[in-house]
Amino acid sequence: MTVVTRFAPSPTGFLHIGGARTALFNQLYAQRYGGQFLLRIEDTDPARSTDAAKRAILDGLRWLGLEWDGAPVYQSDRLERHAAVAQELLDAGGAYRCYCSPDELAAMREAARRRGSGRLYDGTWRDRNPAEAPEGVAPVVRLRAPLDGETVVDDAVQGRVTVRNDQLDDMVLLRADGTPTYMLSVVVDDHDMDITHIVRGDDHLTNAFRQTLIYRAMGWDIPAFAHIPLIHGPDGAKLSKRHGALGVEAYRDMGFPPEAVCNYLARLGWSHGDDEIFSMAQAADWFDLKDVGRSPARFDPAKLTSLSAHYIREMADGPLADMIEPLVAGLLGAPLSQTQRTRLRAGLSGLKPRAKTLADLAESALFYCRPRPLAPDAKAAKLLDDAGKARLALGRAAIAGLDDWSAGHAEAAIRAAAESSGEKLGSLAQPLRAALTGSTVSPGIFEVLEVLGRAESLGRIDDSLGRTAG
RNA sequence: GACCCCAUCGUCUAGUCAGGUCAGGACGUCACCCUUUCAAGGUGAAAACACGGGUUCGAAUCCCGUUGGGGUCACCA
Repeated sequence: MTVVTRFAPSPTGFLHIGGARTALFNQLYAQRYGGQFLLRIEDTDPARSTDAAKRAILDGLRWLGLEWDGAPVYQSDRLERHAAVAQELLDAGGAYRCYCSPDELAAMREAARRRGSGRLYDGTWRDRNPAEAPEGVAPVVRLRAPLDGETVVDDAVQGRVTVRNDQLDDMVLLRADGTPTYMLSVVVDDHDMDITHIVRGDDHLTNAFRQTLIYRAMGWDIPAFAHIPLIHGPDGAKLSKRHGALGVEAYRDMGFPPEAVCNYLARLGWSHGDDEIFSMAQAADWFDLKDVGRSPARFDPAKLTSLSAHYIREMADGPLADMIEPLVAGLLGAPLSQTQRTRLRAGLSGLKPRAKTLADLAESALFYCRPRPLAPDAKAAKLLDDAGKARLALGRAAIAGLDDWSAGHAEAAIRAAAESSGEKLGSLAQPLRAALTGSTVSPGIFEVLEVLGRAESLGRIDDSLGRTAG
């Protein structure tokens, strides 16, 4: 049997971080078993299902590299099919029409709740003669669910979960306006799409029982279920807006590389021994449902950040430079010149180990691209007092005549100057740093010197010294 | 409230299914080393089997209970 999994989000305006993990697990499982990973957009609620909301889902998935097989299925295209299945059920006696008013239903729920019963609908129209139907009331179609016995879901993650059928009521399949409910649509679509494994959040676990009943009523094969624990916020409750960013695009905008997000998400609730850092290709070789935990995991931005820093360090300079150039240009307010681009690229190796996110990296690279004269920040300005300028002049004298403008030679020259003047290396290096970068924090100052080049370096030093001539 | 699920360092987790090394790793925290700043890197430290009963020579691991946390209870998805 070929494995077919699916991700079936409803459009909410963004790809939820938890949804992204669900999608990832589905894809990983399909890849592991050489199967297919399909995408279905559950857009039957017109209020939510704007084009922008649908696009946000696709964009989020693509950004993470979660490519699906085939064209996405839009549930809204399949309404007639859903209604037809309801009609089949009606014809076969597996479903019936119910004419209860909203008020009656509310009263039933109230009564059920007082009784402590799980069955919210009391079955009023289950066996009632349709001839007694009130005039002018459009009925809903309900499933004729079993009254006794129990329903079992053999879940690949949760294990065997059993519920008494008296906890399940006759759910609505078709609304009064003839549109299908979620419960019906999901089952029909999953069946028609030949889904073999339904991997989704465990907030759907109770739905699995109701859906099982529909599969049975239609005589369809029941797919394997795997209900993965939800991602919780730091306070232990289901991740929601009050916990901060929910959409993956927010993490993209904060500058987290997609590799880091995937790696982090893969490790939330799933593990392969002590492996922490791995590619999704590697994960696809390892992934199995039996290694998914049953307890919910809390979202930890600190760990995501450390993964982000790791992947940035590992990235090759070329692609990285291309990635952050637009960010730097944005901060600068102008496109980069060839010189700026070259410096950016050359400076990356020293910048990379200092960045947590791509946004950090772009910001830290800014000083390489800023035009003279630099405006030093407060701490840097303090380093450039008269005493600092004197030491800066000392440093300038040591390197100005260098034939070979490389980090190694600059370092040798400055060290020698420090020694002969009785200064510590740091007291020469810090004013130099302030002059060259406008900051007290930067990559190794000799490397900065080399990346900036002779003319720019000397120019920046002279700006700080207050000289006009280079 | 009813039904269902869950429980190892602050967090993610290995170990649980087939009971038996000082309960391992990672993130975070702290210390030290490296060092021209800040990072990165290296070394080390503190840090957990929720509780109570069983079963057993032996329990993080199996069973029961308690407590705690979570999810679901629509003509939303």
